[in-house]
Order: sequence, then C-alpha cells, then structure tokens
Amino acid sequence: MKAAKAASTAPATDFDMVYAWSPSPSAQTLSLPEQIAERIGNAIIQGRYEPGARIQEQDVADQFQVSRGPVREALRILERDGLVQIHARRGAQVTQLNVGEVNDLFEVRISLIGLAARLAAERRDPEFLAKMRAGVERISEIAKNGDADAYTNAVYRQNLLLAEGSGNRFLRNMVFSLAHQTLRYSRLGLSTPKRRAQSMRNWRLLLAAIQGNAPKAAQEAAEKLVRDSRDTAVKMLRQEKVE
Amino acid sequence: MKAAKAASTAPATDFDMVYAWSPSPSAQTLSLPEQIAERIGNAIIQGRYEPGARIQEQDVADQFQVSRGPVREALRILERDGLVQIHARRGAQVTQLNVGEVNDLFEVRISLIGLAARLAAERRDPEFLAKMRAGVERISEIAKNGDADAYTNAVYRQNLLLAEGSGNRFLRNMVFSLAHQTLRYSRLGLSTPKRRAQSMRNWRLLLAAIQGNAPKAAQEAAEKLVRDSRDTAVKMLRQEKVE
DNA sequence: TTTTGTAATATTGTCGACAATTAACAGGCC
DNA sequence: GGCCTGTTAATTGTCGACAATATTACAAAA
Repeated sequence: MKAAKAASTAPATDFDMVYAWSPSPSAQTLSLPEQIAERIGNAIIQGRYEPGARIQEQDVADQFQVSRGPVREALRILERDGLVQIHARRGAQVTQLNVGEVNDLFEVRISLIGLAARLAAERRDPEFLAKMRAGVERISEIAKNGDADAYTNAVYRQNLLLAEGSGNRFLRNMVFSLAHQTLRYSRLGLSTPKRRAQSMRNWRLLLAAIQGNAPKAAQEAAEKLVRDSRDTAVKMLRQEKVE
Repeated sequence: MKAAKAASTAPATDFDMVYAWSPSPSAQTLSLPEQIAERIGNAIIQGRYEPGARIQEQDVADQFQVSRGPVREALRILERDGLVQIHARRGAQVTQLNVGEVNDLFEVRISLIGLAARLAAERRDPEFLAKMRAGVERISEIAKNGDADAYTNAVYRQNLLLAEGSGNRFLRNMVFSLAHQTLRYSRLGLSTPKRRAQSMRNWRLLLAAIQGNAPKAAQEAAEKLVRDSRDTAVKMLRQEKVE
C-alpha cells in the first residue's frame, strides 16, 4: 500500500474505516498485512464482496501494489476473524454460511453478549455508562427517523461498545469477531420499522438494567436483544430459501 | 518438514500429537504451515516452551528444514489460537498472561462450556453420550489411581469432547482455543488429590444432568466445573505472586 | 558506577522467481 | 452423446535474497 490511493478493482467509493476493527489496541500504526486485512475486511462486512466470492492473491497484490507475501498474511488474519475461508491449494473465498451456521453463530453471540453485559453492569465504568447512554439516545433517534442501514450501523457499534465495557480483552475480541461475522444477517433482521422499534426498546431495557445496578437483568436483556435479532434473521433466511 | 526427524532445538522427546488439535475437521492432510503450527502449538500447551519465550522465524525454519515463509504463516495460526503474540517488527513470543488475564480467559470459558453443555444435553447424540460415559469412567479411574498430569489430560480431552457434542462448529472452535490457552493453568488447579476428587464429582453431576435430559442443570454443572478450576488456579497464581 | 550515544549485529519485512498443484479444456473412446 | 484422459493454463506454495528495522554491545562522558 505504497500509495494511499490504491482502490482500483474494488468499488470506487473509499468509505472504508466506517467500522471499528480488529484486536488493535487502539490507533497504533498497523503493519502492512493488517492494513490490507482491514481494508478487505471492511469491504466484506459492508457487503461489497459477495459471500462465496473467491479472493485471489495476485488480484489483491496488484490492487494494493504489493507482493503476494503480505496479502497472504492478510488473508490469514481475515480467516482468523471468520471473514474468509482458506482451503489448502484452493485459495481464499469470502465466508458463506447456510442458515444453520448463521443460527449457530448467533447462538454463541447471544451467550457472549450476555456475559459482556453482565460484566459491564458489574464494572459500571463512568465513561462507559456515558457512552452507553449516548448510544441508546442515538439508536432511539435513528429508530424514529433513520433507515435500516443507519440503524444497523448504530446497533452494531453499540455492540462493540458493550464488549469494550466488559473490561475483558478476550471477550471483547470474540464479540467483535462475532459481530463482524453476523453483521450481514443482523441487517436482514432489522429491515422493518417494527423490528427496529422492538430492538430499540430492548436497548433501553438493557441500559436501565446496567444503570440500575442489576447485572443479572442486564445479561438477560442483552441476550434477548440478540436472540430477537437472530430469530428474525433466521426466519427471513428460511423464507428466502438461502440454504 | 521434509524429514520427519527434525527436532533439534526443541526437546528431543517427540511425543507430539498427544493433544487433539485445531479446527481440523478430523484427520485430513494438513498444509505445511498447519503442520508446523500444530507441532509448535503442542509444544507450547505441553509447557515445553516457557511463557514469554521468543520464537524466531529462522530457528523454526532450520528446525523443520523449510524457509521462513511457511513458518510465518504458522505463527499467524498460533496467534489466532492465542498461543503466541506477534508484535510488528519484534517477532513472536509465547503468550504470557498475568493473573487477571487468566481469570478473564476462564470467565469466557465458563460461559462457553456452559453453552456447550446445554446444547449437548439438548441434542443427546447417542455416540456422544457413549463417549461421555466412557470419559467420565476414565476420569474417575484416574482420580483414584493416577497422577495430576494424567488427570489434567483426561479432563482436557473431556472438555474437547463436550465441545464436539454441542454440534456447533463455532462454539467448538472457541472452546478448543480456550482449552488450549488455559491448559497450563488448569493443570495448576488440579494438582491436589482433593481437587481432583471434587472435579470428578462435578463431571459425574454433569453426566447425570445430560443423561437425565436436563439441559439447564447440565449448563450449571459445566459452569461450576470450570469455575472451580478457575478459582483454584487463580488462587494459586496469586499466592505464587505470578503477577 | 551509571548513563548515553553510536556502531555492529541480528531479526523481521518484502519482493520476484520458480515449483507444485489444481482447474479447465480438448480430444479420443465406449 | 456422454465419459474418461491427457494436455494446457491459472493459481497457490515455497524459496532465497535483499531492504528495513530493532536489539545488542561497546565505548565515552558525567
């Protein structure tokens, strides 16, 4: 990535970095493979790559004007985050999940977001509480006026915030990874205003539980939140026969 | 890994592969980087590498008689599993955790093993039930006659079995990864016969819950199992001032 | 003795080339 | 016509060399 311009094959719009990312401690200088992984990863979770699409090393290398070495490592990083699958001697492709797998992914996410909520409710870090309140405000606002994309985005970020608030680095990384992998499908589950209103109420409940110093209630609220999301997403996938 | 001999720097004993491994579906042909990662990973979780020890690419390359390319990828794989940490331009080192991080790791493990137990209890796959019974038998036997190492090993494998029994691929991989990362410390928590007896009783309880078709009870039993393990391990670490 | 600056060394990062493997395709055979 | 098989093209896998960077050793000064 010698020149910051790059972007030739990928869609022209360079609105990368919309999404937070990776186990990166914060804003430190990322290595070349990490930068590449970040760009491609963002493209994937934003849906600019189709599920199942092959990613060829040389293509990416040309695109970023580097050799295949760093690209190879970038693909390994993306594999770690579940965004691509690498088959030996067959290259990498954007992860493609069937309904059952999406369900499984959400199942784990439900459990871990519950844990994160409980831990966050136990810690009650002032800074976190403030961000949480602001986030729920934003979510409510968008639920009334915004569109599905904006809402999904806001909820996504609130999930990351909650994971941060747990104060558990490992949990944080796992929730981040799961959020990335399921973003595509969460979006599907928030496409109707009705669902967004329901989701918004859940977030308010969760916030109340955290503020009310009720870790157990917070856990349950967070679990319900994701469970509702899953139920809708899976139902829609089944109807669409996206098996 | 042209020659199966290798092993020069690493301790002579080549009792690798004692531990199950990786998201590998089963016994399929592993790629070269995967093979290397597996060998080094086994060495790490068996404690043949000290925490914090640096792993130099050229050393490993010489050891396996390959170039640094595959080694680099192997290290990325190990990073994914949390066994090594890679710092840009500073190379890889065996992950070293302080007490707080060990606690955090177990916290997540408690939650996920609980989920695995619940799912396994809901599925009740006949083959899984049989293996589970056999495993608990084995554990009981070793609790009476065996030593700490044998017991730790048996319990470790039972954890993997439980993860498999959940039928959830993503959960399985996460539990595997967590089991690898915490094996070192679990061993610490099972060093007294008293603790092993307690652990054994927990496993019996879990088995009973699964057989008794009580998912909720299974979840709680599994959580208690790992929680007890964590409590002892963390307590011992604190005493040792391994901060 | 401790600290600090500089040089030497060791190690990681990246590259381009070649080897090995897989996938695509054309031609022959049943 | 469909299926097998050998050839060709495309793609991944591995390697050794060089560049960039970090670590260490050492010496000089405080």
